[in-house]
Amino acid sequence: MYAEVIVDIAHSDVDKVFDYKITEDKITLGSRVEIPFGNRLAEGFVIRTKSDSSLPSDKVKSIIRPLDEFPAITENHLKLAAQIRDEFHIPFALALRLFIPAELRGGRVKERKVSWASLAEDISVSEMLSSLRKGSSAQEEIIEYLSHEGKVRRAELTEKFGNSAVKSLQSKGFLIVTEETSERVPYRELEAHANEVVLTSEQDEALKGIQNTEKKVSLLFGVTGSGKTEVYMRLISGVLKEGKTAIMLVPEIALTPQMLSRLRARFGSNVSILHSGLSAGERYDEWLRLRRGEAKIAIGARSAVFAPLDDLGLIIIDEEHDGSYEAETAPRYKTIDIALKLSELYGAKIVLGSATPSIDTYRRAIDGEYYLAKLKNRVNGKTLPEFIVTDMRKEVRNGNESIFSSDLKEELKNCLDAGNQAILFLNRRGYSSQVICRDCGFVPKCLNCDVSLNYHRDTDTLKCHYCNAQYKMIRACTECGSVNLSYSGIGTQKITYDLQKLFPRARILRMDNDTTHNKEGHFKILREFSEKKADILVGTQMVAKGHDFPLVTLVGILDADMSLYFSDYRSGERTFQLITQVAGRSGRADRGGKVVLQTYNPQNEVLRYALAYDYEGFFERENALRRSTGFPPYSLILRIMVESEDDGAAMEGLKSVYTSVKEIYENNKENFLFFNKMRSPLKRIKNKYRYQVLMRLVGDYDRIKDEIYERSLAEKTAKILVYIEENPSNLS
DNA sequence: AGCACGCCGACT
DNA sequence: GTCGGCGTGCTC
Repeated sequence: MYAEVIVDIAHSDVDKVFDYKITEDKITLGSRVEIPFGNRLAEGFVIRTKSDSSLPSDKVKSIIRPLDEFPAITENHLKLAAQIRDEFHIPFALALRLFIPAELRGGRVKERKVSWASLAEDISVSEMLSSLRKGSSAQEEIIEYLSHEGKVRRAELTEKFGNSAVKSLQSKGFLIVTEETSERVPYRELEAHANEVVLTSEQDEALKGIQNTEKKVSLLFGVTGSGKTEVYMRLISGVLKEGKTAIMLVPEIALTPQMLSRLRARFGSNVSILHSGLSAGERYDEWLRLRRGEAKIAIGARSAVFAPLDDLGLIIIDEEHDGSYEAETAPRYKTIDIALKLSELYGAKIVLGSATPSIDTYRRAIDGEYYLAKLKNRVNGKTLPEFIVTDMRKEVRNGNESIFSSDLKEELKNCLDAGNQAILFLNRRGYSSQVICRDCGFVPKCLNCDVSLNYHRDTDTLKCHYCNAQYKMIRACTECGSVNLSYSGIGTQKITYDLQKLFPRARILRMDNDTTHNKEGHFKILREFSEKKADILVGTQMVAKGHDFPLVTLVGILDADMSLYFSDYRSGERTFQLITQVAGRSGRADRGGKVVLQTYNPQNEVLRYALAYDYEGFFERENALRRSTGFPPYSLILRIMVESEDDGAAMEGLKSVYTSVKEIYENNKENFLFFNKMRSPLKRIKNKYRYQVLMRLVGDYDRIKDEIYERSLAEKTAKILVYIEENPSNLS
């Protein structure tokens, strides 16, 4: 017998089928195998078995051994991987990797080793440089680079300067390579607490409706606090009874302890949690339990849609509007599309849940493509929190220059006096954002990314949010020497600082990307807050999502307008969602709830719909707007990115991509609403210059889209990176 | 991805 | 001539 093997190397040169002889019966479809490849060993996936090979038999080598006790990838998942390969134009190996935990590759589960490179210390840099042959430019550059950088990842050097040069230096003894293990993150067990719940009639109706509909996809549209989770759990129970399995997806951030413990309580060890916060070993174990059929429910963020489950009966996507369901790196899949393909393969039902569905989803629901189930009331008849709108322009006129309006201060005081908790929401991070010179207007920018740097008070440094570079804080303007520097903008740190001065005895927790750098940070902060170890939680987007804190009676939205000013066609949708979600954190128990919304623009239509909890009204407005302006879902935005470390090469690349795609445009003008090439708004990120071809497609564009993919990706070279984004969530 | 192979330019 | 750097092509 022969096996068709995909070598587990994500490179287009080896992205083809290699035939090997099968030596053991255990090796079948979906097995991972060790194979001789060239003059070394490699890992590969068996994607087909056959009785003979078209190659001369002396060319065909034998598989050395199977790598696992069982085929790592199921037959259906092999099919799905092939679809993903075709759709996203990525090497097959990369598509297959989606279905197995990283721990499985490159040997057994063990500590991850990273190779670091630094210059030898017993030889001086000048000695090294002078002993090199002339013209060894790459090696010279490496020595220069390392003499500044010290220790860097070996992979970084080969990427920048090529493997030959690195190896040469290594063999000369100029370059010292050491291996270090990267540490594991321990995982803490959650206590499971059960709660017997009787369904409200609304919940019951939604449940039965979803179970009985013939439609593949249902939208569970329920206001915050309306008990969607309970409906999900009943749906899961239902498919388990049929002997099928279920996947439940939650936004990255909303893997809250509460939800996990509820599911644990209901389903016990039948639940498997796929979460990046688990240690490598634990993640592997959880995956294995699913693969062996010991657990039938997979819960996790986006990537859990690839859980190794057979007989899939249900896929739940909670908070379906959330941005984390779109992958940011290749393959840039949208989770719903993967779910639809799985549904095709298994006949599984898909349930989307949200209080603020995306415009696209809701349109499909009212068009009848999706089944629509509504939960209009909070469970136990609790009312939605009351909004208090403060006009910040008036506050400034009345001499209040602080971040907090007088309304907010008063409500905070009342809330704390009553022994309740409050959440303050802000749409930024850091102590303050840009530093600007008041005399000459100079703004410090990142040397790699061409974006303004952000000041961080705790470390007294300037940081780039795109590449994480750190710079020393400047005391005087680099351009004109003036010390009249202004820190514009506010961040959570500044708010926490000012808040503490206002309420010296309040215990304040801060949650943003800075305080929660390690993955367990979210859990820890949320747990502390829910155990009432703090009175006020200050944070960015991540405090808005899905959490259930019964003691919170006040939510302050400090800069409600902020997200309206992004130059993005979805900014209205985002703002509506954010306000509704964050307001929904208030008044979840019997204590009532209030929301103070601070804005410079109280007349804004989007805000007014959000204040009235009028999703349908907002949808009508937004939908009409999208239709008349020709934005998604009434068009498809394609953005072809062309990137290179060499600006000239990037420009050349852009030109060839543009000329190539322009032919398609010329022949199908009626399908294009917009077509142009330009520099990207962020013209340099991580030392790569970035250009783009931007277009909007309408009508019957499937064939045109494929053609655009083909023609533009053909321009990819070693120096020039080309990739395509569909309806990108930001255009920076 | 990683390795051999072969061309080319610099040095003895 | 010969040695090493660096681009190219191949792996069942």
